[in-house]
Amino acid sequence: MNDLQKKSKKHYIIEAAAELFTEKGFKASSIRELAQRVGLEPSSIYSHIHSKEELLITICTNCASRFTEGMQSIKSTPKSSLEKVEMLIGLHVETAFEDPAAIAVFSEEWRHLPEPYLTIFKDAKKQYEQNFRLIIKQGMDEGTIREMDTNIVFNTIIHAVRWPYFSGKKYDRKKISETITQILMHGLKK
Amino acid sequence: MNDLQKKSKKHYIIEAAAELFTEKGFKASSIRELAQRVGLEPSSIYSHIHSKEELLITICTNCASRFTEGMQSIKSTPKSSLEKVEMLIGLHVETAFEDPAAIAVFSEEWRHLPEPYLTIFKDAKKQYEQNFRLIIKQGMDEGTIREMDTNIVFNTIIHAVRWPYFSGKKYDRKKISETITQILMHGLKK
DNA sequence: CCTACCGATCGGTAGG
DNA sequence: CCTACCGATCGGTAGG
Repeated sequence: MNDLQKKSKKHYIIEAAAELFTEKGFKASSIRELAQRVGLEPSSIYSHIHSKEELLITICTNCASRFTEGMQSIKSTPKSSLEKVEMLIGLHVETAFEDPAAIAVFSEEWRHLPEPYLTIFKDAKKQYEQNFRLIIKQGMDEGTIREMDTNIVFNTIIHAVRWPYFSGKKYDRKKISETITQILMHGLKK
Repeated sequence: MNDLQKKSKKHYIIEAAAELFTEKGFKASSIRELAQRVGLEPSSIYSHIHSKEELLITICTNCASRFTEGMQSIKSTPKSSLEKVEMLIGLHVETAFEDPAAIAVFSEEWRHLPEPYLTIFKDAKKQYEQNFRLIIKQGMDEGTIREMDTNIVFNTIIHAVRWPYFSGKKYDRKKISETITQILMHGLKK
């Protein structure tokens, strides 16, 4: 097997792991079951990965990058803060549709990351949240968002947007995105 | 030790379990650590409970009752559907404040319930969701809630409301409740 | 990539 | 409520 095949097989294992972790949670997922799903003996998995935790690290790190990059891009966009909030809502919903299983694991299993990845993850999360809250605050200062506690607003948005990765149906992606945006933007606007 | 003391000790163990499960997740929580937290040897826990799973069953069942009862009460209230939705939002936020750890476990660890409790739980959940969606639909029919996909609206609300059990700070309970309600109700109203 | 295997940890029990 | 212990399962390794 050449490097390309090896890489794609690893990728395949990571995808299967994301699905397994989504279904059962990280701790309740065994390498034995993962092996069975990808058609290998349990020990053979270790020809492709170093540890079960590496799978979680890979999944969480990849997803974190997407959000960090998305935030950077939105931050530097020449738009109003209100529009930026709308773009952030879109970022979460669209990303959830692109890779539902990975985003589910990233959202719900990150606390099982081993150190030092857990600390790095938490720092990135904190950074992201601060950026998000700042944009919300700016919207209030610009007079387009009603005056409310920034942290409460942030938490409400971030959770309202944390579910489309369950509902896999492709056909109503657009409708889901539009409706969530509609509810939240109407809820925030002055 | 008399029955009353035994009951309260069991209650104490359940509370400690709710906190442990909230922190680490059900699968990653060990009876050994729970025992340490309540000041017992691991095996002594079993003088008070039958199994680790029993703890999860108790926590989830208790919380489920609160929501089922809350729903029944709100359903039969002589108010508009819009007001009922507002009451449901309140039910979730207030309940989260009353018993944050239990509600966190109920919300995030129920999938680890053993059968037949898992099936019972899922059925109750389905029932609750149908009632919730019906009230939303009635609000649209009454012309007070904008026409949107009922299921998407439901999911957005239910997730927007699924976080106050983290933020333990008692002093801004009222503000959290009011702000979430404000955002969502503004988001739904025609 | 497989066979064979290991040490650690787990939930739980026996017996007092 | 404790001491002592057990079988099951886990992540992972050795060696080919």
